[in-house]
Amino acid sequence: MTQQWVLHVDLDQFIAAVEVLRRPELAGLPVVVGGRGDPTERGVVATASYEARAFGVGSGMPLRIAARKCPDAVFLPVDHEAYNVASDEVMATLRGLEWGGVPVVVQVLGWDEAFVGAGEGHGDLGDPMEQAERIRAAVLDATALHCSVGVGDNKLRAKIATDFGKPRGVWRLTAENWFEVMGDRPTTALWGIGSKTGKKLAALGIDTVTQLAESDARILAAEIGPTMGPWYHRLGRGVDTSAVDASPWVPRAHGREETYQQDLEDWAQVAEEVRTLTRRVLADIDREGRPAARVGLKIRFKPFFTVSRSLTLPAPTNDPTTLADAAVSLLDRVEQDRPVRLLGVRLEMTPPPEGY
DNA sequence: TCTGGGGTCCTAGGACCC
DNA sequence: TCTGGGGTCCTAGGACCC
Repeated sequence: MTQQWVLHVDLDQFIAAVEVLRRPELAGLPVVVGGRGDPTERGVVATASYEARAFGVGSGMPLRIAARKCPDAVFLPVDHEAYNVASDEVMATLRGLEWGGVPVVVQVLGWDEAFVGAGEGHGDLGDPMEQAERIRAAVLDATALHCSVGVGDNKLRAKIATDFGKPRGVWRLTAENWFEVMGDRPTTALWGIGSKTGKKLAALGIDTVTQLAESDARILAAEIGPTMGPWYHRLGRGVDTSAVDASPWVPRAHGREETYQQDLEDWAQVAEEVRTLTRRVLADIDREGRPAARVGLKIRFKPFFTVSRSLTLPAPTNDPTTLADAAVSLLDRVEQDRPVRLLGVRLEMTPPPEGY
């Protein structure tokens, strides 16, 4: 059987790069994109250019902290539409590629990421590192955007490999060099293990990828769960049997969240904001053409504390009044004794019809 | 002057039914 | 004196990712 290869393509500092493309005078400057582009407001960094990262600015950081670390940075608002357009160009470029003489299979992961696999009935694939370089050249040629490519013998290894290739590079991670590269790294270096699970594993005496791989899967299942335990054990060994799947993504839910510049103290106003957010989510739901089956509410209080409430509707609907009333009714299940800092409304949609 | 906004998936526990 | 057992649905919350 021929070796199966998976490539993972990840655009370098995608959002910042798109902004620099349309404002060439920003090239080489520290650029921070986030919120409404005003670093005195509540909001966080979506992407920082490499020049800004050198000052310690990173994704997820509050804009105010970023401004403190890099006062001379250029702060820009998030422009979803521009990133959608650029992303579509990148993905179209990838879909137009061939590998082994047949069109590739592309699985989009987000604005700036995709897996690329060999198509059905492919011939001789040749060197995957050369294919990775062809991808980098094709994306740069079509969009003027740089990317990095991970080469792996499965999706998990390809995905992890990409970070080692950044920026503007290619890296290969397979069963052969898995433990050499990953073995001594912390479990949180794995895709799917964050800080909480890392701590849970550490409490079981598992700190490194090798230790996770050599752990007892039955103990993990008993301690962490029948699904997640064995899955983490597979992560430790770099095992992933899932296929690159090009089928179109069908959203399960849509939501809107808003962080208020001033905390909301008046609960009549909170109810009004819930109605406004519900209307905004409905615009997305209507585009999907499927009714909502569940309604959820997320509230972040000040100080930092989050509650969520949800309900299943008696019958799926996309009637604006019914959905807004349902969302507001969830407020009755919340203790209304503190100021609200963030509100979120989420509508879960009915499953797509068979054969979608 | 802390901590976005869009999602996905999993789990635990209670209600309810047969 | 002893309170089954299996299954599904619902809700709240946790964890993770980009």
